[in-house]
Amino acid sequence: MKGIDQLSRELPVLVAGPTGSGKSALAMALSARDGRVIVNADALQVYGCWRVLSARPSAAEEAELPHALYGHIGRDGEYSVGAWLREVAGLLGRPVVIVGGTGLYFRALTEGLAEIPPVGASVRAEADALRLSGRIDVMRAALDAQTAAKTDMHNPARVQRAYEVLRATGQGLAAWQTATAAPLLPLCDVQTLVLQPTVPWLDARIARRFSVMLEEGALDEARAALPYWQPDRPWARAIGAPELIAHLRGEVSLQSARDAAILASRQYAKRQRTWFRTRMSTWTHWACD
RNA sequence: GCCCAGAUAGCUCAGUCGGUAGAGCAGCGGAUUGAAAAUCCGCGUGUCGCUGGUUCGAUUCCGGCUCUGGGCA
Repeated sequence: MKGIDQLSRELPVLVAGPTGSGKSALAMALSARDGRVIVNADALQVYGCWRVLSARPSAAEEAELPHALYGHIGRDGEYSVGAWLREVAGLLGRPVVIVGGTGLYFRALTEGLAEIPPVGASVRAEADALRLSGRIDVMRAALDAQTAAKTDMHNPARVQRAYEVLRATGQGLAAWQTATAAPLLPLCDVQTLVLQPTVPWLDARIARRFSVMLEEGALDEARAALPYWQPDRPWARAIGAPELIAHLRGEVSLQSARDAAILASRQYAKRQRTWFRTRMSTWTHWACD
């Protein structure tokens, strides 16, 4: 693997890259070189039901080198950045290469995450009901001034989170965040890397990759998920999943499901690029195609 | 060959009772401290098919031409 010699042999290595950039091949090379555990930093690859569709390492790859936090969460599992961070904390005794595409996870790891008690099911249900009935203004109005000032009030997801924290803990989200503790892996103690393929190269790769996913059984995974399908569940947000489900229900052709999934992947890659460019500007960036 | 309907942003289309035009999608930029492959915000100059005519002024009205659908022969 090109350039691998420039990467630290001692420090934990963090590899970020957009979907389809080939970051897991790099992680495997580092694992083979230094005996590192490959730790997943991708929000969807934690779910067991989408090995093919989420582009998780194959069973053979997982058997060949030590992998962690891949496919270990079931459909009913509750997962979050916080859950991920706690799992990572338990893995840092060994040499690691942490690889993924979820900017928020890397941010929590290297900059810290506020320790906020979990929001219970009843508060979540109440907030869901408010959001789904279009009464986000009720949640907005309930926020403390400090939190309201730093919350994107147009964004239902943000407003709901802030509302839930206040309701569940009696303390505003902003106050919790102000008390954020030191990060698990500050940037000065790690080797960082962002893979940066050109847009045309990545677009072509994404398109080709989805066809390969179909050949490798993505449709079977969707068929298996069909009886449990709930579009609002985190595992159901896998790009391509709603599209393939719609096809299995006879609503769209496979061709248009495929086109829609590829488009959604490209749009996701673009969002990742924005995060990596603006939030990881001090990381080492590699052009890689 | 004739008749009808189209021809406007990358795509699908709206609109201008004549004063050089705007939506959705795509695209681009941005935000993002527990559902993040989520969620949200911002960005619209394009020979208004070509060519004559009328007019102070035409993408808009009239003629011709070209192309694309559909119909009749």
